[in-house]
Amino acid sequence: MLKFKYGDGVIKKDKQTTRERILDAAEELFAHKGYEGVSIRQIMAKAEADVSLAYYHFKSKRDLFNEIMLRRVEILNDIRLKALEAVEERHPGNAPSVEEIIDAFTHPLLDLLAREHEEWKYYFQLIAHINNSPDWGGELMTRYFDPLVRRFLEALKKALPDCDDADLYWSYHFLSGALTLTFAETGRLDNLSGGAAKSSDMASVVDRMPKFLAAGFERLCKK
Amino acid sequence: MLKFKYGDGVIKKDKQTTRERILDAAEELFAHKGYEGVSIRQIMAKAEADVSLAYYHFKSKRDLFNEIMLRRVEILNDIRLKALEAVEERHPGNAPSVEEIIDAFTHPLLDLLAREHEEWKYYFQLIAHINNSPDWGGELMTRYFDPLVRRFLEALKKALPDCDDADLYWSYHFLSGALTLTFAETGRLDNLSGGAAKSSDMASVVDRMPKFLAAGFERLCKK
DNA sequence: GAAGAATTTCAACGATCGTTGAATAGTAGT
DNA sequence: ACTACTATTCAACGATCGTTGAAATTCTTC
Repeated sequence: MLKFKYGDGVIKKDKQTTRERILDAAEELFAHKGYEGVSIRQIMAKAEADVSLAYYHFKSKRDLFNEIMLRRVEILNDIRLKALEAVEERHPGNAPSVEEIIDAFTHPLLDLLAREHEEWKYYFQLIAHINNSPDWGGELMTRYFDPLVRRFLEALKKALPDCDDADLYWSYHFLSGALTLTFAETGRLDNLSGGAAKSSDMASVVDRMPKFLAAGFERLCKK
Repeated sequence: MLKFKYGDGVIKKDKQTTRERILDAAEELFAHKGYEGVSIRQIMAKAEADVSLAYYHFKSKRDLFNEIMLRRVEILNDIRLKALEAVEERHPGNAPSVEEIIDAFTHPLLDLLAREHEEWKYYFQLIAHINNSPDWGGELMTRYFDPLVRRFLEALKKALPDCDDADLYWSYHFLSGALTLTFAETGRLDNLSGGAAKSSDMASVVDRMPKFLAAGFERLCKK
């Protein structure tokens, strides 16, 4: 029998620490099959390490998952907050345009995904997965991302001072859905468009998304 | 030991067929925990039926899942197609507005979800789940929904004759993400808005969504 | 009410699950 | 060489997994 019969691919042992190999392997597998769809044994086979090492480096399967989420979330919050502050400093006194604010919200993510695709692809797919799960999506997304989202909503409120709260929050909801489906990279768009648009072509969506969404915000908030 | 220790709720045996009770129980559980997160034993406990009956009425777990998808998809395709045809007949000769077309795409779903919430809630959550899954989302969504989507894209192409294909397909992609997150009813919007907007309030989103999305289509397709 | 088909019950299979404890190997400072 | 700590290996636990075959029951039709 094969020593590692579970994974198709394998995380190279090269320079990485065992802990990192486990995180990488688990991140990729969770992104593809979901939390319950992947076993510790599959993860450790892909990471080329013994099963019990998962429980040595992390306390449990659930803790391993949380650690995957935590590993990258601060980087994302940092670059997005800095992008927003840069936009605001560019317009001292008055509010930036809606499109500029949304661009600060989406551009850092899509750009990161474009430039370091292999590194971030699975993490974004995981977020997309969670964002659309009614159950444990709630707590996770709230804790990790809501503070930043509130910061952006304040900026948008200044740019759209006459906007009803309900209109604003629903607009953000639409934004959130569009953004997460985009970096889920499901390939459905490729199939549907017959090649006219590619899910993985972040460079081609990075400008389109804020343009599209800003128009929505502005029309919905128009008195 | 309890006879049915798995499910929290239970599908009443009343008037329904065993087959229907299994489908209902499985639909709800799959929507909450995902395909791999639910066992046949949990499903049959909730349906108050013996485990082996799942394999009598359906060949396998996978087949049960496919049957859940098939059970309601024709109804959805029917009402959406009829809504589009009604809009087109209202504008003989020339094309309907972008907002009217999008409304025909989204309104039937949101209205159905509003009026028969308990009946459709879990099915829509399941679709949201699948739409954001890179793996087996692809084939399923393509087979069941793409023909109708292509029909809508043709209508939109007529309403936006100067639109680049790439712009049109990306716009639809944003629409798809916004729509599926909306009927996922994750509750995240409620939490974020502090009550100003409610995920489950379909009546309040049914007009906002086409308005928001039509603005996006039009600005992105503007020459 | 007998015959035949459809449905339900019961018991079990091999495989895999998350998790653990104890033994072994590797590394650093003294 | 000895110690202390970290990292890894090996073997196993009880529970649950998807699935099945055969017997028992209920339903339908004459």
